[in-house]
Amino acid sequence: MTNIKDLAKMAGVSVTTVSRVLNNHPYVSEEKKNAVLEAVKVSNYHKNINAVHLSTGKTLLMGVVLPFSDHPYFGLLLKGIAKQALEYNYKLVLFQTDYMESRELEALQMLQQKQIDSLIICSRTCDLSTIEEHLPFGPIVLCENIKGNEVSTTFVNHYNIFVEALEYLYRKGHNKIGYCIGRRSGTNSHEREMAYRDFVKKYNLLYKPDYTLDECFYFEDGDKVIKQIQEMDAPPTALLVTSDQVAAGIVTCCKNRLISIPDELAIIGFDNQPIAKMMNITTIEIPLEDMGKNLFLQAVNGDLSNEELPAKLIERGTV
Amino acid sequence: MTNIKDLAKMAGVSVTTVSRVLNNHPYVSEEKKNAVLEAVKVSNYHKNINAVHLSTGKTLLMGVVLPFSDHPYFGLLLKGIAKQALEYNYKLVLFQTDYMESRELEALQMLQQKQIDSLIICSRTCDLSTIEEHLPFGPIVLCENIKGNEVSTTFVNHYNIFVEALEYLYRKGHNKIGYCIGRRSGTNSHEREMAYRDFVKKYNLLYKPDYTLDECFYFEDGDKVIKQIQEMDAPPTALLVTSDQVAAGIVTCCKNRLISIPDELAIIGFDNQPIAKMMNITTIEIPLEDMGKNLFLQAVNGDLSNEELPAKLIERGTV
DNA sequence: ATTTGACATGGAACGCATTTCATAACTTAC
DNA sequence: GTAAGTTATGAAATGCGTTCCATGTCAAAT
Repeated sequence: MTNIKDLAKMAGVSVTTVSRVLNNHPYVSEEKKNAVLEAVKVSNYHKNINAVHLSTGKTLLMGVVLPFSDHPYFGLLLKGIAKQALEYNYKLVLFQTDYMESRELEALQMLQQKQIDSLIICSRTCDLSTIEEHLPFGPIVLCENIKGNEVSTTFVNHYNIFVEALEYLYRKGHNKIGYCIGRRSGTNSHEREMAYRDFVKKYNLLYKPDYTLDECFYFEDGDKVIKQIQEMDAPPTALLVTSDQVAAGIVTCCKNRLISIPDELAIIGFDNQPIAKMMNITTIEIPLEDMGKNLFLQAVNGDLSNEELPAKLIERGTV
Repeated sequence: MTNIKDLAKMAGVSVTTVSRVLNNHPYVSEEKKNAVLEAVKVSNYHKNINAVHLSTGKTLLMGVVLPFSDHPYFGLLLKGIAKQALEYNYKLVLFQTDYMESRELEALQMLQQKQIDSLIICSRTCDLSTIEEHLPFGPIVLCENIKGNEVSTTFVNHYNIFVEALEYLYRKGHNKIGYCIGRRSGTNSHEREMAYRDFVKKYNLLYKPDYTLDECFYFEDGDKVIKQIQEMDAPPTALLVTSDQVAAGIVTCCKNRLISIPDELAIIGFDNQPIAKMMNITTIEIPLEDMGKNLFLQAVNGDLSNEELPAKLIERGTV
């Protein structure tokens, strides 16, 4: 393999000059520049990027930690990140964790070892303190409502949104409202639980633990949800479903079972994904792509900020 | 930042010995080993992985080229790849191309520059010759039916599967059969077109160009398909839909419009994704995860092979 | 005529871990 | 008792590009 030294020899210049040509630095005569470019061509030279990385201490790689890459929520987030990455000439290294802490640690370790310049954590299992420990090694940004002065974050206010959605359902006459989430742990789920409890207290409703349905991630989990609520003595008349995918699954399942929506069961989805529009599902729009973009920008720039993006209710036919 | 030289000084040994300890090489006395480990601990040392990369010429990074990361087809493929990657301690660098050749070239260039050890191309736009040009720089594997002696491939035989599905529909009484694909170019689409043309010829049917519906990728494209076939003079009575997502969208759309399935329109999906099971859609099972695994193995090992995996028809309620 | 700044070029240090080679002590084998 | 192998250790070379610093030329400014 040709290296920069060989090029220098071939072109009859110093390695410094070669480097200058290769990186478009000024102060190189046309003559020598051409000689170098000619040498590059005839030798089919390509930089050993690892040497560049070692030398510069940067890799133009950004890590992205997410539990599932085949989920539309993260798919959209990733899309936003990827768009910005393209513009900044960054590449993404994906860490699909399945919510396993060990995988998250791998990502943090790569940051420590300088294999990635910065890290976006879309959803985490590990402690916040673990993340903070790794901050000296490079920017880490999170996608959750934390306003510390340590880590950068981009998020929507799930507490407020949840309250808004619950109030909306209440105004529509519902007082038995359930909600579906992914996993129980995680900042978002806690926010939602708080919102739900506060809502229940405010209107003096009965708090029913089984109105909280967890492990709802995919379209096909809709089936499970319907089964579960049908087994209840007093099933909810409305569901807040924190993913349009699952909401779509629920709606489909209801159609199959001839459960009338919204009369027998009202549904509010989350994200405003294409499927929600197509199936005319009332949903909370979450600007996932924008969030992705913002996360990326925070990560490249490395400046500390906590940014809240707006979400809004989109009224359609399932409430 | 501490480096290996500092460690050596701290532990009172040579850098070689430090390296040996760090990489679990034999021939180091317990005593010195402990001294080194102690030094690692007190200095919170972490390898500069870029130096390792430069030195070893390997990065334990594998590139994965795919058009969309938010599509279940590629999601499942990626899942299989990721599983194996984990086992082999490889990380994945994702190249989401949106079918843009320039993005594919970026991936090839990273291979050339040694930033990735090998490359899996799940779907491509660029010429085969372009890929072959880059083979000297590292293993490249493809996910399409090519049996050259240059590039490794893992694939299903889309020609055979398509014929099988068409024959199945024919036996069920259909002779006006349409099919939905993603893009028109690409090896898979060509295979399918060949199969379709051969089928039409075999049974002396009329070849109708508008029975081929392209640009069908997502659930929401189902709407478009139904609109298109309803505008035809003699709409097909059966559709082969090369993605369960789209098939699910079509089925949903038909339910909304009270088009009876399979009586008025029969549907065969592809992939056998969870959504197909849930919606009881007849489909062709494609072992996407296994394909992903296989692709990874071919890429790490770098040995040349062309492997066909089996697909099979799963009879459900949409035919 | 002299100082100053722009332009051009190269030597050498730097980033850091791996690995080959050389050396030496100590066993085991015949 | 000597050859052969095992264990232990370190110096130095290797992988390769970037960049600081020094040096030199030439034109413009004073």
